[in-house]
Amino acid sequence: MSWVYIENLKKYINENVEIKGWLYNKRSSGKIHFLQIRDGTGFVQGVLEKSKVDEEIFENAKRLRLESSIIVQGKVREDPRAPSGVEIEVSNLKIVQVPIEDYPIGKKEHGIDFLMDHRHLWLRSKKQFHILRIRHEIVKAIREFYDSRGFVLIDTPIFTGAIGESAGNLFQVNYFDYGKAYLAQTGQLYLEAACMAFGKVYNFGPTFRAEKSKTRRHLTEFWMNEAEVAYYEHEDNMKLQEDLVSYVIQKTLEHAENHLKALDRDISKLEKIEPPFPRISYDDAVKLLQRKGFNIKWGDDIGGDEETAISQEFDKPVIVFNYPRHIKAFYMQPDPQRPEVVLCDDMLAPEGYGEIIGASQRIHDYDLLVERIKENNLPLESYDWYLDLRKFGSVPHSGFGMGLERVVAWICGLRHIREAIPFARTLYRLHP
RNA sequence: UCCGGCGUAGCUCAACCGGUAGAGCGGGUGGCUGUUAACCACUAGGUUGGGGGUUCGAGUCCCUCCGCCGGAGCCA
Repeated sequence: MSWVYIENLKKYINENVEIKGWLYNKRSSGKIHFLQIRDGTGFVQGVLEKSKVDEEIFENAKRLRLESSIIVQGKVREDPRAPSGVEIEVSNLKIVQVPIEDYPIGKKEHGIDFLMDHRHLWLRSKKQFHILRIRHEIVKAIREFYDSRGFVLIDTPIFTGAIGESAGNLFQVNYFDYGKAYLAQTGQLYLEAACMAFGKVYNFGPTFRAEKSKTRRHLTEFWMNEAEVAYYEHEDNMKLQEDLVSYVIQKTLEHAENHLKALDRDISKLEKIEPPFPRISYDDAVKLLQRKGFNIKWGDDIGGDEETAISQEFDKPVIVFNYPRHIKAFYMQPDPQRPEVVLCDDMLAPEGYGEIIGASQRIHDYDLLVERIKENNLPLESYDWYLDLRKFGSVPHSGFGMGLERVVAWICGLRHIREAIPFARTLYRLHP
């Protein structure tokens, strides 16, 4: 009898198969047991009838507790009463292990603190199954997008010296006798180096921010995809972002629609996501917010509530571009027509999910970059190799970073980003 | 770091103006051949987060500490 995964059961109608999995719930009456089985690929009900199996097997099923690991054998049967359309007529049941304690996660609702404390077990539940499968498809789509366009994957380091946008929110670690190292909060500067070697490059990996943020949009460790392209200017950059996000949505719909439906996600809202995306300048965004009653003036940064208000005007992600120079990072290229603004953009996801991409064209002129570093009171010597890039064949180039968990939360329709990553690291949570 | 909220059975929550602690789920026992968070009956289960105070009396009011949640700032 062959071992079959639940996701493939429909190919084995009326055949005898073996399923290796776990019991996630059980309902029974005196002469029939309904075993709810999962195996990591899906969920199926096994029906065990007293009149059709050995007495011993039926009695063994009574001993099963939630999350018992079991191997069942039986015939695959189409049944309109089953949510997935098939169930297993169990003929044999092997118990691998009966849990030695009661399974802590019950069928009724739990509080978030309890669930996060049991994240290692919570992963087994249905909602998490669907979310993390969707995350997997999103990651695949991101990689496919770049690979199909001739980008080269350049993995940027996680241990770095003190280089990045600002030092205040870096995690420090001891690095042998060299002193302190810092966990990367961006790989951008390294990608800028790499794009001068490979033209089109991207990275994808964990990023660390020691910001004491306590919101539904923040993690201290999150996955970020960054891209950097030599000879790309602001407009090319925005186009690339639209194409990426649209591709990811379309591929996720293609490969994970069943999981999205299982989460009750409104698919129609995702189906609309295709280029071009609405674009609004920072200037117009401020005017829009003023009309909506926000107390904001030109030069102020756009906060979380304001972002939500802007994104509510559109049913696609909206690109807000050309922010004032003084509220953005030192390396951003000034607008040649208006030096008080820089050639940058943020992409805000719809439905209040906030910023998913931060992007800019980078300064390629050596003297201008030195001036900006000094202006921001940053140590010139830390940027020695970064400045080198402007000495040798410097060209205009642009790039961006996309936060994976925010994209996952948006696509899945999650209220909080912590469920968009297998083991979330937040301000007060390092365990499990 | 700041502002707000919460902490009662293993879990999710009740408990009026301060008056002697209650339900569902889960556990145990029994019943039930189509259940979909199955159902029905019985049953066990509590130092009300820790410490201090007010009071004849505190889950309830006050102080303090701890833990977590939400938001702000900052960002993806």
